Amino acid sequence: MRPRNLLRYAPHVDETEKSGLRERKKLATREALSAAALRLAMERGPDNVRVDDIAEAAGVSPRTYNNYFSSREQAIVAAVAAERALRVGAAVRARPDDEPLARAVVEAVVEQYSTVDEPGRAELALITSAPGLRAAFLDTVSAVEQPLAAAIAERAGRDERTAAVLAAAVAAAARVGAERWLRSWVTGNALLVVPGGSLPDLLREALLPLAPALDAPAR
Amino acid sequence: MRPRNLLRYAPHVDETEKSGLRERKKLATREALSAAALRLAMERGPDNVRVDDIAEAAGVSPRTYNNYFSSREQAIVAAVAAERALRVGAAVRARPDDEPLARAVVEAVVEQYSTVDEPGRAELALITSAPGLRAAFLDTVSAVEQPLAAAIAERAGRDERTAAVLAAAVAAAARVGAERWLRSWVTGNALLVVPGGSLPDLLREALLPLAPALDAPAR
DNA sequence: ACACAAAGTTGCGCGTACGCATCTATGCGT
DNA sequence: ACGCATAGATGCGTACGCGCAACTTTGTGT
Repeated sequence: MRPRNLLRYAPHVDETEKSGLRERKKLATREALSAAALRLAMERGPDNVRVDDIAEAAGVSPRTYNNYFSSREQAIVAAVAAERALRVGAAVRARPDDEPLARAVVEAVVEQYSTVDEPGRAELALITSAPGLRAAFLDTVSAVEQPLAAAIAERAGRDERTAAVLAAAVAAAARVGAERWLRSWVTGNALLVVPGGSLPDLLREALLPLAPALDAPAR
Repeated sequence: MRPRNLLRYAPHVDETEKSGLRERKKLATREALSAAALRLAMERGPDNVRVDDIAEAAGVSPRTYNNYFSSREQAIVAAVAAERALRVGAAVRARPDDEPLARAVVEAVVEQYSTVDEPGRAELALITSAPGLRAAFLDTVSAVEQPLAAAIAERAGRDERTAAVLAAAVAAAARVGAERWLRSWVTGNALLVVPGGSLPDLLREALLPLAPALDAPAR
């Protein structure tokens, strides 16, 4: 099945730190690949990029490319989305302990995407214009689920199973927020820049309805 | 991207009713395909079924097969999952108006999956044993999102945007429940039949944490 | 330092996904 | 009943995803 599903990049976010030569090379290869993918997509348009081109630009075999990314879209999006979603767990843990869960989660999620707008407008335009890339970006957002589940479970008062459900709900809501953000892009191509609102604002709005569930007393 | 994503079968559930010859043929072909896919998968095992075999068994060209299903897994799962998920909207509307939203939604969702266990144990075993099929089945569950969003929006006190978020959250939670159910199958292959609980029970449990959000007063 | 185990890379081959151009069946207006 | 507009079916060609089986590089114990 193609949509072949979920993103599973790296087991640990801080792979950079584990300074084995092996790990560093791996990371470098991944970055080279996604960077090449993004650059080529920008130059030629997303549909005129062959997998072989990306591999060649990164100096590896096409087969190796597939060991890192299971689709062209993933490779391209990875350069922009990176492991933002994976850092959410840490962000939640960094919030003050006495803060209500709902607020902690919302802020943690929003935090990850508050710098998305500025750096590369052109790249974003690219992603928003190609349906495949949009889908890939949304999958990226959904990747918050697992780290988030762990972080929520750590906070007192909720068993793991409840935490998993809440994390899934949050991920889904965040996806909806991101969807709306993307939608606002496509329609207003040249006229309105950000008709629907900024990504952080839309994320907040989407997460709001879940607050009662997050802050509900543990049973 | 592979997992290529969401299921978009038919725009309307009651296509059966719109008795144009065209529509009926279309539906028939779809069913012939998914039935053939399921049967062949049962006989030979999921990995020994080629797309060409399915197409031949259904009496259409391989290319036509791809006009209906974008992956082998989808075709196989469709026979079991069918449009269960799509009926959720109607199920919600069928609940008494004065019932709290949380209860209405939970019951509507559970209702759709309460007859899954008995009819074809063998088929379910098939689905549970093949990773690709499991993923496809879970995608099926996620298809509740859109019909559910519409149904929730219709109930008083919630704007469309909130409804969309809640529907997404419910779909995600249902997916988690289904995931747990599947997990319980794989581990206990011959010994325990349903170690983790029945699908309806697991769905209820997974949806429970969202109740506060669903029943929260409209803002 | 050395050799062995573990992890990563590469080429190959099969089956799949899907755009495009063409042909056929259906539905609808007259 | 007739013919045109259109949806659907089919074939073809290209690119992709990924399992498998070598081969190469990095990590580790002695």
